Amino acid sequence: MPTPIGRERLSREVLTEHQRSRIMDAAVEVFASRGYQGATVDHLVAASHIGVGSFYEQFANKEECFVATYRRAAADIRARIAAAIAAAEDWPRQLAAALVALLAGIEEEPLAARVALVEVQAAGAKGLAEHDRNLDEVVALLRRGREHSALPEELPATLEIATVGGLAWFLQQRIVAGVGPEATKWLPEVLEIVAEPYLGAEATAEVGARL
Amino acid sequence: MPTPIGRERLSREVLTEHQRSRIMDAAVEVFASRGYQGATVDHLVAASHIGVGSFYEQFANKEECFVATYRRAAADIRARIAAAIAAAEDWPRQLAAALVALLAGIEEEPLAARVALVEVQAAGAKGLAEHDRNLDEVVALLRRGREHSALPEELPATLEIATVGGLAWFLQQRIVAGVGPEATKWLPEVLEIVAEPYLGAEATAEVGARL
Amino acid sequence: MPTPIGRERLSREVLTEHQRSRIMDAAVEVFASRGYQGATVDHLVAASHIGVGSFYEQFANKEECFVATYRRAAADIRARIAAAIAAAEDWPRQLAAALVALLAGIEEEPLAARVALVEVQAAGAKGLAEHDRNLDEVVALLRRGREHSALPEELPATLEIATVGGLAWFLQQRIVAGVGPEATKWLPEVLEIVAEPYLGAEATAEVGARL
Amino acid sequence: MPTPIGRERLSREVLTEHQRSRIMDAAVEVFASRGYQGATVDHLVAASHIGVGSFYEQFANKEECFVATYRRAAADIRARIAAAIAAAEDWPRQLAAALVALLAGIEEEPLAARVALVEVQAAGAKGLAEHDRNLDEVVALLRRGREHSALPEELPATLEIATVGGLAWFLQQRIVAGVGPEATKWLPEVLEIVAEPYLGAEATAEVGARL
DNA sequence: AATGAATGAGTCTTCATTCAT
DNA sequence: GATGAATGAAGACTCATTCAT
Repeated sequence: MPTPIGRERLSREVLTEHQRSRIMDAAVEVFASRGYQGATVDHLVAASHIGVGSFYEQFANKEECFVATYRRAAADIRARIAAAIAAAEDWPRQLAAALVALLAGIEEEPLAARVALVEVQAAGAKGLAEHDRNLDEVVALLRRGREHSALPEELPATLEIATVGGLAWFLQQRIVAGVGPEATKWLPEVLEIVAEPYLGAEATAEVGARL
Repeated sequence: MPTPIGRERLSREVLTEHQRSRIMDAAVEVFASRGYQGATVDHLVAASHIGVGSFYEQFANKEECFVATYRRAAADIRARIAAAIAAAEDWPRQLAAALVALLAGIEEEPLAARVALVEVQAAGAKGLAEHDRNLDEVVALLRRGREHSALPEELPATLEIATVGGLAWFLQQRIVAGVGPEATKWLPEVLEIVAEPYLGAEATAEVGARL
Repeated sequence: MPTPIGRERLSREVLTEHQRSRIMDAAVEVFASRGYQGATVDHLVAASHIGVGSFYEQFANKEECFVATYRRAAADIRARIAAAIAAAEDWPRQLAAALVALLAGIEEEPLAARVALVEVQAAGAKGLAEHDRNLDEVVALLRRGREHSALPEELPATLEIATVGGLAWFLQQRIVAGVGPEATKWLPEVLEIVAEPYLGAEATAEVGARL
Repeated sequence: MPTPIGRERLSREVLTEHQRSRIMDAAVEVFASRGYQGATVDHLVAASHIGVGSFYEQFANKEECFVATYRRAAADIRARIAAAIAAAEDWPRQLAAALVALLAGIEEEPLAARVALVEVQAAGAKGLAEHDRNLDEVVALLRRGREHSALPEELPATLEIATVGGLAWFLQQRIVAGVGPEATKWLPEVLEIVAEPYLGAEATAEVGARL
């Protein structure tokens, strides 16, 4: 029996995690270009430059690989948004910064965006459930802005649900249309969808102009 | 051998159309219960009580069958909504009636609703494109109501996109949760999502109470 | 919907049964030459000159195919023995005739014999259970001969178990050694194993000489 | 670098032998619980708490590991029987003692018994050949008892083959049925199978009673 | 010397589609 | 015109074995 010393074990884990990450890097491309259903484990394996066995070492099957890849893409977007929010002062600016960060993320990582916003729809129950939880998180995030709104009491109770669903649909359509790489240009429309109900047309336009 | 005369040809076409319809009847159940990916041509054939060859006589492949089935389900909902609108006087009532018709349709045909609102997401590019066209139609329909709204100029330009996307997401979640058979109970929330931005909270509540 | 007429349906079933039989014909050779574990579905399919799908149409998997093949081989041997018994007068001659029929069966169908007596040992629980039931049947058959024995009360209670187990082992060894095609030459030894305990050495030798 | 001196080499070999033994300890459990086919090298490696490489250091492959494990289990039984025989006076008592030792061995090491008497059937040609050699040894052992029998000239020439085959089948069935841990209870039946042909019913009963 | 990560050939199985009857 | 038997390409997954560390 070998005596695994601390450093070796650590490096082992790091290597493993690194490989998992490399597979997901490839998976983003494969899932984005072929679609969840069109992608096969062999595609993933070939794109990752690993053996089939190594794939199954990291993921139980294609679905689990997708979910992990989706989760990482979603986490990346979440981190971008969180950073943007942290850097802004008041709620209107936070909202605008978050949306800018979202669109910039789509623009910089259009493939990951496709995985996180489009392919997840076709990727089976587990991915869908995770996605719904994420959108619910956005709903909660948005709802926290009500108190900063001009007329909170006039906002419909389901506003956030409509807003988030609408935003998701809007982004999905654009990404499917293949115009993800120019996502930052969508800012006016996105602001309109998300910010205008809270801030009104005027303030929204003003915020938009500042960016 | 005589060329088929009119009546025979007609009856042939009618029969054919009838069979196509029967297949779609079965397809609704199969796609709704097994999911688009889980459904096989054999499932469809068995549920339709026809031969495999006859299936391929009517549809080029599974996807085309799904699209046709989706299209019919969507047309049914569209017809229900159109009838409801035709029977109502002013726009607020038309809107409310349309939503009631939509929910009633989901309640009466929960399987078709699942096909039209949930499974379509996983059914490949063609179905998705068709679905987007249908939602765009709803966007247009809704937008026509702006002129009847109290404050048209204050509505965000993308309101309808947010509204339709949000409605679709809301319905999808409920149907996936399996509560489609009690869809009419969702009316208050649906009114809130769709009507409140146009009519305001008060008028919306009033309309809801009348139903 | 077609109206299957009697004759067509019959012919369909006959064809299906015929194909099942053809697969088993090939399976006997494949299992006998490669062993149960060494045989793959592809081997079976290739030897049967059918498509993979057709194989799975007839058998759920390799094991079920083996069990069916084993069952048919066992039934063939059983029929041979039954016919031999029916044609003989008294019990000693019935026993001798049965053993001759058994050995002749092995000689004529050495591959089937290998399946039924050797490969079944390695073919998983289902085949083994079926095999044990068959051997128990032989035990019962043999036990019925006690009343015709000269000294029934002196026979050990477990004689038949020892006899059948011993016979099975003897045959297995010979078949593995590849000398199945000259199985009828084993008659003296087999008579000794099976008949002598019942008839004694003298009568057994006499019966053997008559054959 | 000095050539390994005697003591080191010895200790090396001892260590190696010890490890081989540890692997076989684990292999008995793995093969018994999962069956020869169901057991994988990984199962063996995990149960042995060694690395895959070390396994292949000791055994060329799974089959060789099984054969070695089988051989050790068989040797253990052989040793038990030899010891029992050595301690008994005359042949009848030796026979009885040997059978008691056999059953006690099954009871004490039911897993090893399963490997040696059941799994070996499914473990490929090599194991089967080894097994047959062992059974032949038992045949020879038993045959040596003829001279001590009351009526050696009346015993069928193939008696031992029938006896050993029958005993093997009997034990196999019981072990498969999972009642190995109460093996000593089978003594009356086993005596009947093995001893009665030599000693007759009366003397067998007497020997059995003495135990 | 020991480890176990990596490999990829090999297997089973499904299912869309064709075509002879 | 309808049928469904037959096909086989394609995919998921396992596991014995190697070899760099």
